[in-house]
Amino acid sequence: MAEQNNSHRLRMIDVARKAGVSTATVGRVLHNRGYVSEDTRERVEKAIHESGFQINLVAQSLRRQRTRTIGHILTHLLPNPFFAGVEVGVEEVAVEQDYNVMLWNALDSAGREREGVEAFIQRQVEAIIFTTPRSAANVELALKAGLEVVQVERPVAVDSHMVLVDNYVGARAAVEHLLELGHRRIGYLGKILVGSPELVDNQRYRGYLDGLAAAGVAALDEWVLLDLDPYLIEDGYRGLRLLLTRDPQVTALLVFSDIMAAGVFQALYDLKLRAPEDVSVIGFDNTYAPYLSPPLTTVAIPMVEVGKAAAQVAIDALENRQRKLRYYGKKLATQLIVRQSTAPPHI
Amino acid sequence: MAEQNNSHRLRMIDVARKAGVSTATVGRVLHNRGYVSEDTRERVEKAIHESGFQINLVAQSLRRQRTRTIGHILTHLLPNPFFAGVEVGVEEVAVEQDYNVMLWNALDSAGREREGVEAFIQRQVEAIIFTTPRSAANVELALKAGLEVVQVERPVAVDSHMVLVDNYVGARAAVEHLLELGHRRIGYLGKILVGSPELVDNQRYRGYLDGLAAAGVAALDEWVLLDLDPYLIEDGYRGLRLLLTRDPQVTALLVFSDIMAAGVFQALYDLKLRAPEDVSVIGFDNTYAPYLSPPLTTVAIPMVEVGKAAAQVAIDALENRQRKLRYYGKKLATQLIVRQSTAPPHI
DNA sequence: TGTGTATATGTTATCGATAACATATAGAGT
DNA sequence: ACTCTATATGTTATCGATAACATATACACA
Repeated sequence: MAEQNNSHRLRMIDVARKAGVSTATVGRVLHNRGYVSEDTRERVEKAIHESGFQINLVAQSLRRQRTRTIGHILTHLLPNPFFAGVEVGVEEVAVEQDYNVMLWNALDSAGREREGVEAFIQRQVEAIIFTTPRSAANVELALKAGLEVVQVERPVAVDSHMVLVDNYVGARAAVEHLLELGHRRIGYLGKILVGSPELVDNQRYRGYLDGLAAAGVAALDEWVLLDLDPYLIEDGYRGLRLLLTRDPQVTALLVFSDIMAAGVFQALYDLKLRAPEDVSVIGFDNTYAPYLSPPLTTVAIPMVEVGKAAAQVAIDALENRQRKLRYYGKKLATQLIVRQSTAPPHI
Repeated sequence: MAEQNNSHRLRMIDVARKAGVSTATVGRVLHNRGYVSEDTRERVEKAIHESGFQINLVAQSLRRQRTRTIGHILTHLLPNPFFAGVEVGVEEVAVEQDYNVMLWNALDSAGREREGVEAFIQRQVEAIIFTTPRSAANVELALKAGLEVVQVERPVAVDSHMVLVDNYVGARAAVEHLLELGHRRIGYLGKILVGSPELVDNQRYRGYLDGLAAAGVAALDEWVLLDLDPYLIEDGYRGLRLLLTRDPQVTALLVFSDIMAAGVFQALYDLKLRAPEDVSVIGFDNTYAPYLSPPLTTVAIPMVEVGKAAAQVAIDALENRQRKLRYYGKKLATQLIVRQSTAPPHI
């Protein structure tokens, strides 16, 4: 009932006039700082509530030189739910602390990523979270603009905060689980990248190799496929069929992602084979795993926690800017979630 | 090499001084409007590029009274990929037209949704897209603030733009597909809500009923479960098992969502039954469908298109504000995607 | 020569909130 | 009575970009 005129939004000065005070006093009431008499405070609060006043954060941002806005640049919200998970975490922590989040899908393109960085700089975001960055130059562009930068999962530049995931340990845990069940002929479907062994892809593969080696099991070349697109279901499908022609005796499989594992399941389904009776399968990510048949044992990446950590790192850095802290680094643990796609080998 | 001082961001006036002109001239170059001599234009452009100047859109927004920002309030990015799909579409169209998107997860809570609306009003977003709105009061709050409002899929208030999906036709198409294959005993797993028959949930059920009726097939009560949580995999699992105890002769199933269908598949897997050999299954959404075993026949909701349409509706309204248009309404078609979970009944 | 117009550029008030500063009063302490 | 301080409130320059306005020159055409 109170207001009717949509087009005209109230300003602080309107509230001030209504309450018969100055904008400074309204500000003092709003931010609960400085001296305000009880009587005045009540009048101002009444004016605020009655008029439905909402402060203009654009003006506030300009004046305070703080937007309390975080930019989140991510590869693509579809189809891998990992990014949605991270975004949920980022937003939860940000909102808790009165920040808002702007989103940018980089669509796996460095050019598009760069546009995102520039848009965010122009919008005066205070920090950019890259999940995951694609080009070091883009990360550096953000740093040069004086923003706090957090690289998630797959850092491409050196000088920024980072939130990483312990993929190596996760992959090893998966292999160890299979070994404990009695498997010896364990395959691997995935990809390796040339370059740093620190890259996620390579870490998972190393975990697989080291896990086998530690148990004194040699990994045969024919058990391993390393040239697949790790987030394409078709490659999981093709991968399994290829692997079985190379060595039909493989009893278990570590697959780079849940998406690929879904492809593996489809291939098994076509072949009228069953997991875990005919072959045990472990995925990675815990995105599609709960929805597959059978529910897939997988190495869970704590997506939401990753997002929360990234936002908290960014905010911590922002709240302590004068201290000029070194870059934060954080590595989160993965967790093996045993469901129904793994069992002892059938002999 | 150019700049070194991170903490000090360049303003238009710095560029202006560097080029030996006024800010007005820099503005003219930047926005390519008004008269600028070729000579001056080049000097200014040089100054802009050399200094890496990025315009401050916070200041611009305040002055122009236009933020070119759209707020997107969605239920929850996880676990239903529908919301991520819509967001991708919203963002694509927005960015194309120089808007940016702020995201807010309402977490299925009306209170949280309201906080989102208020935060967005304070941030001076120009439009809010609700995917999907939860409380009419919140939608009205946004309208009262003079924002353009688009309700997606599940409108709760009357006076705003809407982007809907033709669930009824989709469900009917699914049933017709099953009938054509020769099925007569067709089950339904889902939920109905008291209230408007326009609600998504009820539309799908009505499509099922009408599809059967049009073919002269009576829907038996024991084929239908209507009290399940339509986005819980467990309810799909329970639903299938319950249905088979009620009538083991059911040969096909229309399931409210892909998530539920995933649960149905898990139940079948446990029972060592196969789709489509033992029972044909159709899902809804086309989110998890491509990843299940077998790939699930489903009624696709064009999520990305929905998001694009919503953003375009919002922007069209913003660009034509003086015309005071009536509210836009748009209904997008679903599409039956036939994969491998449907086949003629085995008799 | 004078007037008009296209071109080129500069000056300034403004968007809304706020921090710094200024002002004013009441009461405490000497 | 006088100074000091706590309390209470108002005034104003500022954040950076911009639109409206002002100014200035060059040239065309009468």
